[in-house]
Amino acid sequence: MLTIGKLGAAAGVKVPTIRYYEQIGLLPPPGRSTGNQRLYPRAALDRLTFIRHARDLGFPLEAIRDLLSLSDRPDQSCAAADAIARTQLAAVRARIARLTALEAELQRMVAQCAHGTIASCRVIEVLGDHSHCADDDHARADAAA
Amino acid sequence: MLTIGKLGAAAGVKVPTIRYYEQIGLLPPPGRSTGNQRLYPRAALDRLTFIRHARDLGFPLEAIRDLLSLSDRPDQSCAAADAIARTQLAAVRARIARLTALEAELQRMVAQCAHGTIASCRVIEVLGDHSHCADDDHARADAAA
DNA sequence: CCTTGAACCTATAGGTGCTAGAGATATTAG
DNA sequence: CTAATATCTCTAGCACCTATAGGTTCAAGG
Repeated sequence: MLTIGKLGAAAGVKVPTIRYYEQIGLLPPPGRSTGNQRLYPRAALDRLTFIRHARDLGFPLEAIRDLLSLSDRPDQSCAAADAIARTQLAAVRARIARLTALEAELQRMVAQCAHGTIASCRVIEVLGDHSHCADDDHARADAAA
Repeated sequence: MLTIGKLGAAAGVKVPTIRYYEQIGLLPPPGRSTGNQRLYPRAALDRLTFIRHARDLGFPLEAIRDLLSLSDRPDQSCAAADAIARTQLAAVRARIARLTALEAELQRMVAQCAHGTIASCRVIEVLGDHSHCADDDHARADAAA
């Protein structure tokens, strides 16, 4: 049995985060010691490691919830899990594309800075002028989680 | 003079967002009509456009606050504005690098999916196993805003 | 056995950057 | 004048935690 601190250290997740996951139902409430402290079985480490890894890959908690419920029923088709992963892959690619465009514009901004005064500052100027933007509407800066 | 709706439409910013910016001090409180509705001068459009563009570029509101205060004092060196832009550029590049690594791992996950059952699903399996990860510690999935 | 200090407990509030809703008032078009 | 639209304030909610306060329990050393 693991205390919450050991579990967190083993999985690389902070203690309050574990309690948060329990609160939102991502982790089942574990048993308690006589002194009311959480005691986790080994299996909890697997589950938490799974969650942490998926978070590292950028999966939102709702997707992780789905993946966990899938993995609890191992006889079914993995098509759903595959779809979730593909959705995430598409989201990541969209974010990369958006960020690459931002990178180009930022680079242009700093390249043009002549280190003069604010009155002639390209950085300030470019920010006040949308005319260089490829796509003006929509597409807020990488709003996705 | 512009109503809040016209201002928002002109700058591409939603009305509640404008009120939010006023609330947090990014926009000065404008004058009011006799019926207590906000009335903005032309200059407010420039300022809001500046904010919106900077947000599109991924600048956090705090950085925008700094940039605005810089542009309010046009006699000073633009070194500070340049530094903010450079910091932002570095952050964007770091995020791109991180996301590109995620993309590779996700791609590997879905490529290996044999469309069988959950029991043999690579997606589920990979998520439960950190051994494929290049860098296990720290580096949460692109936590930056 | 007792003390000290770390780790644990609950509960609440804060952070970012908005967005949505309720319920009331103002303006504008027909 | 009326009806539709836009505005007002206020509050709460979203994701995903993180931090703080004030208290209890546990493990080790003397």
